[in-house]
Amino acid sequence: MAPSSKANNGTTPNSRKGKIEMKEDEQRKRRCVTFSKRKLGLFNKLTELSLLCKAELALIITSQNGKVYSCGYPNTDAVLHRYITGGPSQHCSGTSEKEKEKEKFLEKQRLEYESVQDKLKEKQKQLKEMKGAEKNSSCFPPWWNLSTEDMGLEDLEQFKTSLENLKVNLITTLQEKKLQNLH
Amino acid sequence: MAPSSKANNGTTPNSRKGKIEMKEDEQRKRRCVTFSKRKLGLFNKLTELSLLCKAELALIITSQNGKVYSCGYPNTDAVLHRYITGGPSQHCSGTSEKEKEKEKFLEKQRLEYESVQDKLKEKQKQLKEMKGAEKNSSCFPPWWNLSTEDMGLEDLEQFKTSLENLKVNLITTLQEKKLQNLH
DNA sequence: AACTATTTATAAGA
DNA sequence: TTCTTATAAATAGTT
Repeated sequence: MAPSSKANNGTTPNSRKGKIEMKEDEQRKRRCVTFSKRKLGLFNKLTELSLLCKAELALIITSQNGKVYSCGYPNTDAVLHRYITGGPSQHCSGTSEKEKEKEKFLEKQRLEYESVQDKLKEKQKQLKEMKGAEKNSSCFPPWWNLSTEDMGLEDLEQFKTSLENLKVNLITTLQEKKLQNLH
Repeated sequence: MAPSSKANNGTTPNSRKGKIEMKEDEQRKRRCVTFSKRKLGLFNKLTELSLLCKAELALIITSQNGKVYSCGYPNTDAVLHRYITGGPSQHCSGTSEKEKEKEKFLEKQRLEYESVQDKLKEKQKQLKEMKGAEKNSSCFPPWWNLSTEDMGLEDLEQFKTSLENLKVNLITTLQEKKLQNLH
């Protein structure tokens, strides 16, 4: 009698189908999100590896929907060309002016990256040592000498954080350049 | 006068150089290890992504030493060919009998992977619920009903672990097949 | 897009 | 090289 009864009559068989469809639909959607997230993570990892180890690489990836993405250093096509023609020895390089610009930029980024890495490690080491020293001198409680050593420690923490950000920014910058070249 | 004085005279300038060389050497070595580890991690991630999202992909990596590694699903060369000829729509497929065998195997793995994923999620959900229920019924302390529900919980934990192992094994199997095709 | 709980990857050392 | 382990990063689920 209530309006809901009519609705129920109509929806009980349909709602099952609807639920199943919705479930599949949600799964598909979730899968797309997963793909995007992981693809980004993968690109970042590739970028970092190429900077860190001077590795040359090319990745082509096609989504389930047939969209093609690519990521390559120093130059996707050059790496592919070398792979296809089977020459494992020579260094990859692009042919156009634009590509050579990109490679120069890349090399600059690599140097900066290595420099940041080194500084970061150094600072982390310092931090560790300071924290260790703090523990050992526990007869003088940590809050006793706030004005000197702990300031230094805070500074280090902050510097470390800013270095980490810089490192991430380097990767992100490259990534953005890459994303502009999407297919 | 002591023997060390002679040694010191000889080594003070050399030890610096030696230390620097050693440091660089160690860094190079460490870089190689990093490359290997990360490459493996990357291959695993790619493999999982292709299974999880039905993505088709190809990765070429060249180490600093000029060694070339590749990883591709369902078929490295087919993916590359499609990329180069610019056809983004059609599904990749190999041409030889061997490649078709591989693709069949891959599809079987995908189905198994999805099945394991689903079971794993289900079990994790069950586990969570059981643990939650245990907390809520805290008026009857957990150690009170050890013989029934907790046994079930242990079973679930164990089953979950075995599923996780199975999942890893699936990836590893593919990875080994891949490593046999190394350049 | 941002957050967080959790899982996973990684570096360093054995 | 392989294993271990502490630490750092990535990810899924959620908002």
